[in-house]
Amino acid sequence: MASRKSDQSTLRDVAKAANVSMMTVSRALRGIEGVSEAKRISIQKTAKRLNYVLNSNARSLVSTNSDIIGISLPTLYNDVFAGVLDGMRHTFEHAGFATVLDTTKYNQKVEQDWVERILTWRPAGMVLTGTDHSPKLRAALEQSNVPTLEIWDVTDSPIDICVGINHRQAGLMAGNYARKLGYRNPAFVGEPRGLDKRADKRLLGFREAFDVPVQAERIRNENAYVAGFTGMSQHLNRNPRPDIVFFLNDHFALGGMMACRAAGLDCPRDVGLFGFNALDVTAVLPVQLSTVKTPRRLIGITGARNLLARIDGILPERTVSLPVELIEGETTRLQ
Amino acid sequence: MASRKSDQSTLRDVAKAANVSMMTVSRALRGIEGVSEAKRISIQKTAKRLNYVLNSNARSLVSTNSDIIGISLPTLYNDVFAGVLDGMRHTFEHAGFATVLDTTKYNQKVEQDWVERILTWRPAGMVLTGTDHSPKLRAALEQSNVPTLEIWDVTDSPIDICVGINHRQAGLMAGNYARKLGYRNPAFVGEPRGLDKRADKRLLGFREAFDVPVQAERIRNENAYVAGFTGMSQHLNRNPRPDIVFFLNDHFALGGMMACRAAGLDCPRDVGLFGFNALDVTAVLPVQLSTVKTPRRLIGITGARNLLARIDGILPERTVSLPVELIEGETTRLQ
DNA sequence: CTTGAAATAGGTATCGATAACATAGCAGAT
DNA sequence: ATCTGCTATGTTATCGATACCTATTTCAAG
Repeated sequence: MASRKSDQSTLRDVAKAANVSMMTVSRALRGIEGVSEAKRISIQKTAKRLNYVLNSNARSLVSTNSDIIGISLPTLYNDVFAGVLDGMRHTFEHAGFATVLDTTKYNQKVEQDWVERILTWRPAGMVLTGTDHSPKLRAALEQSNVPTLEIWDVTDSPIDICVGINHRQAGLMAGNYARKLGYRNPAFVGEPRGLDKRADKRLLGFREAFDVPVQAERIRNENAYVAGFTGMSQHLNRNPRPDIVFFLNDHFALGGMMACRAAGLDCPRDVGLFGFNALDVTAVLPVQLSTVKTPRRLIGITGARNLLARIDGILPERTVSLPVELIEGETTRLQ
Repeated sequence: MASRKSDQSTLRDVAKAANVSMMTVSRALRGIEGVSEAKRISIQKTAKRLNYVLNSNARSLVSTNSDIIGISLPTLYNDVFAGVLDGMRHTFEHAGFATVLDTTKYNQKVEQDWVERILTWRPAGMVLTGTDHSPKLRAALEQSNVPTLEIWDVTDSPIDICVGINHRQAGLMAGNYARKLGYRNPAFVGEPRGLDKRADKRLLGFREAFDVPVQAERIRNENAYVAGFTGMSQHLNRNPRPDIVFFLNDHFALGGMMACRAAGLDCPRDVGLFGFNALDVTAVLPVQLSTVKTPRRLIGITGARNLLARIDGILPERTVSLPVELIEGETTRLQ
């Protein structure tokens, strides 16, 4: 530990070794003009020889901002967010920004604490998932003046800007489709209300499509497949049995599909299933799952671009709502 | 932008407003002793009133280290790493450290660039996945003196410390089990060699168990389920058909299972399947998958603890190899 | 051979917080 | 009454890099 300080060389060390001023070294290494090419090369060599490593803390301190972008997601146990993240990071890294990630487990307090912490690093930007946040968080963020992007969901009054999909509408789309196919006894399987606000909105939309109530089974289980299985099993025990079940997402739907199988029911003959997201696994299922394909990477890329613009002082559209695609699979065909 | 500077208050502002010195404010806010309780409370109020937000850059600069820990994972499209990450973060956050995440997509150059970048932040610690890294990365890390943890795989010569499982042995365990069951025509489905070094090691171990060659299908596909499906289909076209197939992981195995189904083959009657990791989805499959359960969260927690100890100057065991558990499912029962 | 703009280089103050050291005040011991 | 030893607080130097300003040097144009 004691040794660390001594063998970490600084700009000053490089400057001395190269026989120039610190400013010249700084300029040379940053690739800023005002240094002759010969000198720049020689300085770069010296820096490498001394194993010079920039101290970003010092840089950020004096330039009063960093190239860090904080990203907060609810979970990583879901390819959806991996997809969104991929799209964003690709764009951010390309533009020279580093990303700092957090997962909130759908807990507002966790999210708030994390944001407050990141703000001490004076980040260049901030990304949050969804549009429901604690008031304190909103206040802290507005106060800080850090450009903020909300993704996945959309709202008319974002903290700053947002890019996502309209979940209510997506649910409505699924519901309308199901109703038109002739389904009359709809049901839903998801998590307890309030946990995943977006899923709640989808259910809301789904309900709008029907003039009969939509029975909802709400299961709490770390394992989404098991939750789907359990919820579906409950529905199957009911009388009358639902004829179409809308799931929180494809994980749940896959669990539900397996529950049907386990109960000896055929899908879609005995019951229709409808998922959400069009995840990878659906590509190999024996029966193609009806679902809603969400533009995850695109949300990430678009969001990142808009945030970058915002950081550069250009104010992009505050709210961008991207389209989703209905996948008419084989799990929703009334015979 | 210009406004930002003015409305961001500093320690000095708080000190002036509270009529004490900056040091007293610093101590009060950090909860360090040497400040009377009355004064501490009044200072905290003043700080809150002025919306004071600590500048971590300044703190880190003067204390020559940060409370950042960098974590590099290959991908997030795999619950395995989400699990490891969960365990680590839980432990790190608890100890007051913030984590910065990267995904390398199994690319050493990406990993190296990222590490070099993080090092400019003078992180308190570093976590890498696997034990194969570019020589430059190793050099940079050793030079930097930053405590480094390698997870998921183990080696006798870690950069600093490591916590993981022995993949060769896990593969051997699976192979031995299969051979004892009487399987004689083993095969493997995975990615192109070299992409996932741990998977390569597992195959190595699996092969050791047999005195006959193990045919390997290596598929490159973003979608692991599809890759498994494709690879399995290839094997099924071969003559003689393999009687047991070991997959890169459960995602692949699930794809393989579906390929069997699609080909009208029964599992395990016609062919045995063996996965890896015991992921969530296996809990709902109609036929329980034989697989190897890996202690993901435990790796994360143990690794994090050891790294924290290492940061505190205590040198824990350099190499910790955790046990895996063989799951004897229904996909490997010779009739 | 000037002249002056452009290119190149250096000097110094500064970002915001903390470590390290210094001091004031006060209780209890001698 | 003086000293010792706390606790509570203040002072100063410093971390490493960059912004901003100043000082050279270079070289084409007159």
